[in-house]
Amino acid sequence: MEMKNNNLENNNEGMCEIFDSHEDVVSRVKERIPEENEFAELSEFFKIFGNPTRLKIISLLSIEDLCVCDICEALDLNQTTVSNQLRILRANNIVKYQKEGKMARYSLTDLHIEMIYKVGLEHILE
Amino acid sequence: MEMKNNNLENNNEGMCEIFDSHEDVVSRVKERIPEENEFAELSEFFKIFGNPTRLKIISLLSIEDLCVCDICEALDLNQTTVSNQLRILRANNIVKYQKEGKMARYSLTDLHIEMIYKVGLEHILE
DNA sequence: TTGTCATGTCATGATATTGTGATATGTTAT
DNA sequence: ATAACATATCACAATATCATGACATGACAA
Repeated sequence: MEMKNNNLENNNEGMCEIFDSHEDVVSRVKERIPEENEFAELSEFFKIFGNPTRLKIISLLSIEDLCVCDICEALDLNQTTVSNQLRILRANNIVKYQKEGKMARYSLTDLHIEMIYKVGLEHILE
Repeated sequence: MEMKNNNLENNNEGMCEIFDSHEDVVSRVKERIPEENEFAELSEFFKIFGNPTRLKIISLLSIEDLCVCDICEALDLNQTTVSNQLRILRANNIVKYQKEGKMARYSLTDLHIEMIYKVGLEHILE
């Protein structure tokens, strides 16, 4: 089956000697990581950045606030696609909007979003 | 290709008056966003952060370098799962590793990774 | 009211991703 | 060589995600 950690005590001298003993390392790092549900929430958040259409929208909105029709035009995408992605972005607290007559003017929620986008871009460009 | 803004010219006075005319806004932002292939690459990169298992691994490695078996144990995951996710993380330049005997010691590629992880965590916790 | 425009929601088929069992590779000790 | 161990790869079923067509809503003008 899989490796049962209870018998690690017998043979840990032979394993990963570059580190401390397994139990030490494992228990040390385990108590320093976030809770299960925070990882779930965080992965949902990052998932949003994992789609080129949404990234393009984020990129546009990092330049200036825009209404839906301008986003469609700038990206050459149909309205349904943009509207759906905006709904996802809204639901995940990545963009906010302001109704102005029949228009909706979208903008990024806060600077975290722009920061993450820009650090990511920097990373892939180096 | 060049947008069908031809019929926008007729009626743009009624639209988005809060902004400049549509053509102006659209052409202005269009020339300031990255190329198509960069969005593709960037979304692939961010996709990696969109999975709780991979985030947990990133979280662990932001504390200290670890071998595969310690990651399995700390996260209570089977070895195949961890190994698969490490392969994806490697392929996307998010972790690197060093073979030491039969062990593989993994670490984060650079500070961008830690930065993105931490800004994201900050964002969801506020 | 009727029509038109800007936007939002729902349903769906195509495609991608996930975790995992089975299996393979490579290392070290005996 | 054989065994035990650490890690990697392959294949696949379950699940999730994507773009889009069809339809709904809500604003404004005639």
